[in-house]
Amino acid sequence: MTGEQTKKPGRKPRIRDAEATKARILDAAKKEFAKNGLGGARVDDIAEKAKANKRMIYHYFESKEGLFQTVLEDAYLDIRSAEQKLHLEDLDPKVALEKLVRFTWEYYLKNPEFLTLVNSENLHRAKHLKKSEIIKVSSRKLVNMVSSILERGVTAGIFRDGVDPVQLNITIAAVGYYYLTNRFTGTIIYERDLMARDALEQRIQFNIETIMRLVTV
Amino acid sequence: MTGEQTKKPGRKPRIRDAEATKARILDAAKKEFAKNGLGGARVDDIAEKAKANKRMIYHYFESKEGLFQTVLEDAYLDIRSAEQKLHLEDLDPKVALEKLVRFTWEYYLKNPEFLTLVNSENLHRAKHLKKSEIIKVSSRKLVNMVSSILERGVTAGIFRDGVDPVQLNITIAAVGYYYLTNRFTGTIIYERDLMARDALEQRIQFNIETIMRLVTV
DNA sequence: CAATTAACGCACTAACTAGTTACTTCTTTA
DNA sequence: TAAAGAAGTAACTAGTTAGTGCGTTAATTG
Repeated sequence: MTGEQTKKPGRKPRIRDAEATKARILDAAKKEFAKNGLGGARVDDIAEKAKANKRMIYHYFESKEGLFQTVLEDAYLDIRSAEQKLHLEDLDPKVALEKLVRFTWEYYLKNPEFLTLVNSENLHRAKHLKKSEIIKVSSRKLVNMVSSILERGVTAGIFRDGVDPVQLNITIAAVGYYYLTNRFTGTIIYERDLMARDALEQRIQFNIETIMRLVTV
Repeated sequence: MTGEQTKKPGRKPRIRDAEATKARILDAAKKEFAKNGLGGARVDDIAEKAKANKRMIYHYFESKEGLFQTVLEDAYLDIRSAEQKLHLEDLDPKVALEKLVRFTWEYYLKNPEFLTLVNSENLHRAKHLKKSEIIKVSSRKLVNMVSSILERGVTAGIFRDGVDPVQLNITIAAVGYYYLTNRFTGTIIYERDLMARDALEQRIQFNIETIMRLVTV
């Protein structure tokens, strides 16, 4: 009987595509890690969702943690690259700052996995991000961008002097991040549907107000 | 041989104390859940750290999730009770608000488990907190407190009108919470030790400035 | 087209994990 | 002080889980 049925019948001849498989795994992993955290995520589930064999995960990413690290790096690179595409350096300082606040909010809103991935990484004391050099480089660009907006605003006489760009950056992230990452407990604590259409609209307006008042003379 | 050695020798006669055992379990669980999240926490580890038998956990708390729920409730009740003890209603509105901002910051700083527990609960879409009625009641008091500070400030002509107390509350939490819960990734992203003594001092000052500018006329 | 390489898949394992069974030991109270 | 009840323990189970060994099949290249 050996060698008789080389091609098992009734199974489609698989098309081989390493890049596509890798991409499917990464996509499934992102969702699974975001939903359950690093510890709660199941490698078998990721493989199934990716329509890939579990063996492939270990082939491409070495380990569950290796996979997590790649997912996390990709997530950071994505937001950093989207920020760069805003071209804030070409805009009026006030307009640029408001645009950044709005962008940050909308990015978190559209990519809630980013929030949970970052939370998960902090639970693990950033051990995966520590290894990544490219993340530092791209983050530096963001701080420089905010720094330059602030400087131009000061020169134009509309922003006050002495605002630390890093603190400002952190605060821009904070006012959106906290609201959205804690939307489930928040909805209970504040007895208000934080994700309702008008609640979201009210929040982004409030955040813009917060940041503008912070930097204005 | 039966009944011959009723008391096994060489073992201390255990002192029985249900409340103390329960408390030790809760304390160990809080640390374990905070460190590893609900999914990553190990019931065996909690039992060991609590110097209790695992069976006791199931005796007192029914399940791992039951234990988590109690830990979480206790954590919320603790911060809400500490807030009430500030007696902000007796203070000048500006002083009261600054005191609340400072308190919130210091509470997070001294109780980092609170942050991870809340993060973990949000990963699970607040399914445990949902069941708790007492949390809603105590949260309402906090919102009312901030609400009353705002009102008194408006009457005194020092705060502007129309600031939503819930949004303000969220923002007070946000500016501290985000910084501290993301201190590990933050230290990498911003290439600065966010937990250094002067960095912490700088941050709380920045946060006070942010909140004050937000409410001031 | 043969040989090599790379993608893919099956079935397994060793360690772990939440929860339980069946018991012993201490404390309280009628 | 006997009996009941509550606190505490050890050993176990049934199901998971990350990770692998090894064989198969498709694509590539000399």
